[in-house]
Amino acid sequence: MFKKFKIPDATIGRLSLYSRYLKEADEKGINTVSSQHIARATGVTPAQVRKDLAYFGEFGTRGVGYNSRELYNYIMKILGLGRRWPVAIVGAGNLGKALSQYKGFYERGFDITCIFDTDPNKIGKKLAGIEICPLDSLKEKAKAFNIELGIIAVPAAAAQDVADKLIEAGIRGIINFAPVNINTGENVMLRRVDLAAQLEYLTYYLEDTR
Amino acid sequence: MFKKFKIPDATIGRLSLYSRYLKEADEKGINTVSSQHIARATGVTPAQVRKDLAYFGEFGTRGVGYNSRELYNYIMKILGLGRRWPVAIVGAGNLGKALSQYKGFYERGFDITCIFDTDPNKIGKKLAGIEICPLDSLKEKAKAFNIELGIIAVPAAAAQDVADKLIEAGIRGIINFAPVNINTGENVMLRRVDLAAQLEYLTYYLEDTR
DNA sequence: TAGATTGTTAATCGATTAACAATC
DNA sequence: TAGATTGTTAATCGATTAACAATC
Repeated sequence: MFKKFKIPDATIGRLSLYSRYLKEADEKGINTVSSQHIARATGVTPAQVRKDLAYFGEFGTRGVGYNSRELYNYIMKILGLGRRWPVAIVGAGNLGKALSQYKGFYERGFDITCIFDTDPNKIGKKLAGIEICPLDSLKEKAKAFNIELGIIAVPAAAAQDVADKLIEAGIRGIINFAPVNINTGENVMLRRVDLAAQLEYLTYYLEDTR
Repeated sequence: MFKKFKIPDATIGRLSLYSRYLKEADEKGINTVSSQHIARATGVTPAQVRKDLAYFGEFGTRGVGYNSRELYNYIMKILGLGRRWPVAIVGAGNLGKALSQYKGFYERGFDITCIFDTDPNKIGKKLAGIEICPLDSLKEKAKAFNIELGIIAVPAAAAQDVADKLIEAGIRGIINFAPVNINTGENVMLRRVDLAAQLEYLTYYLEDTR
């Protein structure tokens, strides 16, 4: 599984940023851009841009550059964004609520389709127009809506259990917002996002450097 | 500025995770842990754990291991978390709202002290008990509350402008949630967090690998 | 002392950058 | 053709891992 040849993790993140710039350029009527244009707009080197693209093919014209719209479409396809993806969020607390309402997901092709929780006080209520469902119904809903992506937005102590249930329900990609390492098997893609740790990168450097 | 010697970026993120495990271990009454324990709990190799710690000093006892509470305290100090940090959020939309209520920040020593927006309909209202203030009052409030950290939670188009205002107000560390590259000077630490891109790491791998 | 685990060095691995031939 | 920019290779840089001496 995951047979795509090995490319640097960071390349994916940069492709995402390139694509956003290309969309903007296209909308502004800029048809052709060079690796240098992309690089300046996204804060990387031109060599990096070309190298990132080279993993996937030849998209430009020597001496000329890249067609903005075409390259945008290529990158979206590479990222798997040639279609929309239904997503399940587990945890209807502050973070789950926030993520379910976040427009940035929708804009990139992600539809928050289901929200799950175990708290009887929350079940049945709605978030961003989506009903909060009992965690027990996860498998059933995942099948019904063809959900392959899950977001874990529960406390650290519950994260592994939720992950197990997501996998059991057939989810193949998980983002874990709980500040704890969780285990998924070989066949499930996992990423951890630690919001507090992001601030800690800053405080590490700011501590006594005044 | 930022004179601390160069360590891998990823080391900081791992230290954060180690510290959470150590806190838990200490609370469970586990006084001594080895690099192998830490490694297993956090999903890295024991060599990685020891190397990460070695950047900052010698915290263990050969043949024995590390004292959980002591190492926890050391790491918190290293990360700059020996004190609490006031934080400003700019943007009172869904994401800003979410982040202002997110308990994970408080638990790691961050206090969301001010929220700013330009929308007159939002100004004056409260989020998580904190009044939404006009962006114009940023400098004044930052001074009053000694705020050095800022979170950008506005649309991409407004992000650079907000960054400029944060810097002008004396903020020294910025997290940018807008999906766009922004420029800060030499003296400001910057990190970008792209929530949608996190899902794109998954879709890249899941695309047609069924 | 024997067993265990750290701290550190050297080897390996992987990602970024510089340089340049290919080619529009 | 001259100028520009890509795609790609080789060189550099940096991070991870393996191995082991130090030492409890």
